[in-house]
Amino acid sequence: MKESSRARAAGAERRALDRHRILATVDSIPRGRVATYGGVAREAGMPRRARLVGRVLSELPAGSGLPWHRVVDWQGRIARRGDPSSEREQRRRLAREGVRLDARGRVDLSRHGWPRSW
DNA sequence: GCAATGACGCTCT
DNA sequence: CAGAGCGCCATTG
Repeated sequence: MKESSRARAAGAERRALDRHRILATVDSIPRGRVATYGGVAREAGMPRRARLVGRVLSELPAGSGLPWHRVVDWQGRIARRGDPSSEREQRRRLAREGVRLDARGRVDLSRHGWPRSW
């Protein structure tokens, strides 16, 4: 019998749940703060899945209302992606809430980082 | 099934 | 302190 179809469906459901938890975590990042991809993954209960967070955000539809711009890489830099205009948009949104990038294009995580490490 | 790829993380030079 | 290198995870061809 087709156990593969059931397994496939279960897998899809699990992925949808993971995606939901990631988005919920991103939505909980306070205004004026930024989280790392790995940090979001960890907060969502799935450590070492930073790349999954990046994938989910890359597939995020426009106008989702989620603060996707508050997610940067572990060094506080805006992650490189296919569309540079998206990177500029992120920088713009962060600036609007008081988060500036230094000369090297990095956010001061010790000041704006979330969640609090100390 | 293996290799390539990507909004990543971390260490070593 | 910037780069290169390697690890990690999931998807795609």
